[in-house]
Amino acid sequence: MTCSLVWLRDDLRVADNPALVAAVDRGEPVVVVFILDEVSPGIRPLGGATKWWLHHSLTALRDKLHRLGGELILRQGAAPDIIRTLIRETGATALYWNRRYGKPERDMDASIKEYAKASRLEAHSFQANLLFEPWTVRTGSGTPYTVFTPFWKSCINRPTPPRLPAPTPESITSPATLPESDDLDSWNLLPTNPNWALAFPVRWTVGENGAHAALERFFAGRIDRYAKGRDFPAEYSTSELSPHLRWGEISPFQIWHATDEFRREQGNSAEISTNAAKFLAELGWREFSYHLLYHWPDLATVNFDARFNHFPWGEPDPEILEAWQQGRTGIPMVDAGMRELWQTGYMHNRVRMIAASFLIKNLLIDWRVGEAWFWDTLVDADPASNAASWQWVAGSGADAAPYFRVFNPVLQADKFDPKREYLHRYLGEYEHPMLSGYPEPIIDLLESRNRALEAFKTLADVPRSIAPPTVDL
DNA sequence: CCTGGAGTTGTCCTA
DNA sequence: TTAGGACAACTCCAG
Repeated sequence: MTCSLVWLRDDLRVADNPALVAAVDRGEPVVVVFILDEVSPGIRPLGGATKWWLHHSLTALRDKLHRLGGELILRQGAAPDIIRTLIRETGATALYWNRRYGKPERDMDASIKEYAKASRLEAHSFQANLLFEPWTVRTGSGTPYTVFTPFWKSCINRPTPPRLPAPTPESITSPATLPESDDLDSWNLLPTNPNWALAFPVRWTVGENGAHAALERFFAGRIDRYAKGRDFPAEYSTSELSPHLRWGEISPFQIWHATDEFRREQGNSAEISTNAAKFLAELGWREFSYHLLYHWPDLATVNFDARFNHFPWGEPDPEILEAWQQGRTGIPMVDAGMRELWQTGYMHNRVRMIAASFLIKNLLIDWRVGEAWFWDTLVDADPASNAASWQWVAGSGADAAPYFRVFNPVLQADKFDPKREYLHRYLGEYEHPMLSGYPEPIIDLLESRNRALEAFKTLADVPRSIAPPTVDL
C-alpha cells in the first residue's frame, strides 16, 4: 500500500494548485494535510484575525476536497515531525508542496527535502503563489531590485508571461484507511469572550468560492474605475482580494490571466487597459514585497535602511497607543480607519497609509509597533506586504516615502472622502459630536508634524545604508 | 565606467 | 484662487 502526500500551507485551493495536480497525476491515492505549526523556531505565530480566516478557509477547503472525493487531514505541531509521522502512518512514497518564501519556512522545507532524499522518498515543490520566483528577477548587474518600477517593468517584459492556471483535478482518490485528523474546532482559531469577529462575515465570504466571487464582482463593476476610485475609501472600487490571496484561496496566476482575458473581452480600450495595468501593478507590489522578504528575510523586524536603527522613537505611551488601536485619537480619518479594522478585519489602503503615517510621524512610535497591531488585526496580514508597507511609510524601506512626506489626516479626508461617507460609516458619533463625546485630538497635528520633520531631518545627514541581500546557494 | 532619467500614494507657502 | 516650487538631494538602474 502506497500513497502520495500533499502538504498545503499558503495555498488553500483546489484550482491552480500544481502540487495537488502533480500528486493526483502520479496515480496513487492522495492524502492532503494542513499543519498548524505554532512551535517550530522562527515561525511567526498567526494573528487573531488571520486565525479567524484560517478556520473558515479550512472549512471551505475541506468541502471542496470532499466534492472531489478527497479528504483534509488536520494536524498540529512541529511540521517536520508531523510529516515524518504521516509518512510512517500512511506509507506515503511521495511528498508534494507549493513553495514558501520566508526564511524559516524555506529552511524547514529544505530540511524536509533532505530527509526525503535520505529516506528515498520523492519530494516535489512547485511555483504557485508568486508569478515570478524571487531568485529569477535581477537587475543587469545581478542584484535584486530595490525600486518597484524597474522591478515590475522587468517582470512584465519577460519573454514568457506567467504560466496559465493549472486545471482542477477531476477527482481525488483517498487511501482506504485515512490517517487521523484533528477536529478543527479543537484548534480554537475562532475568538470567544468577546467574539470580536462577529461582524466579519458581513463583509467576507471566506474560501475559494468567495475569492472567485470577489474577482467576478471586481470585473463586473469596480475595475472600470479602479485607477481613480481605489483612492476613495468610501467607494467599493478595490478588489478586496488580499485576504483570499493571503491564504492562497486564489492564485496570482488566476488573477493575472483573468484580468488579461477581461481586457481582451473589453476590446483593449485605453481606459480599461489603464485600469487593468494599475490593478496588475498592485499584484506587482505583492510580488515586490515577497521579493524583498526573500532577499532580506528580517524585513518585518529590521530597518531596511540601517540609518533608522538610531532613530529616536519615543517609548510608546500606553494610553496614546491604545487610543490609536481603538480608534479614539480624536482625528476622524485615523479613527474611522482603525474602527473599520476592528469591525471588519480590514482597512482601505489609503486609510492604512494615513493611520500608519499618524502613528509613525505624528506620534513618533516605531513602525514595528504598528506592524504588530496590523499583524494581529488584519484578515489579510501578510508576512511580506505588511512589513514592506510599514517600512515604506516609515521611510526606512526600499523605495520608501521621503521623510518630509507627512500625511495630514484632515486634508486627506477632504480630498479622498469629500462627502464624509467613510467617516460616517465608521464613526456614527462623529455626526453628532456634541451628543456622543467624540474625543478631542490627542495631539496637535501641526506641532507634531514639525516635530517629526525635525527628528527625521537628522537622518538626512547620514548616507542611506542598505544591508546586502542574503545570498542563496 | 559614465551619464542621465526617474522615482506609488504629500503638504505648505508664496506669488 | 490657484499653480508651482521647496522640502533633500540621492540612489537606482538601464543604456
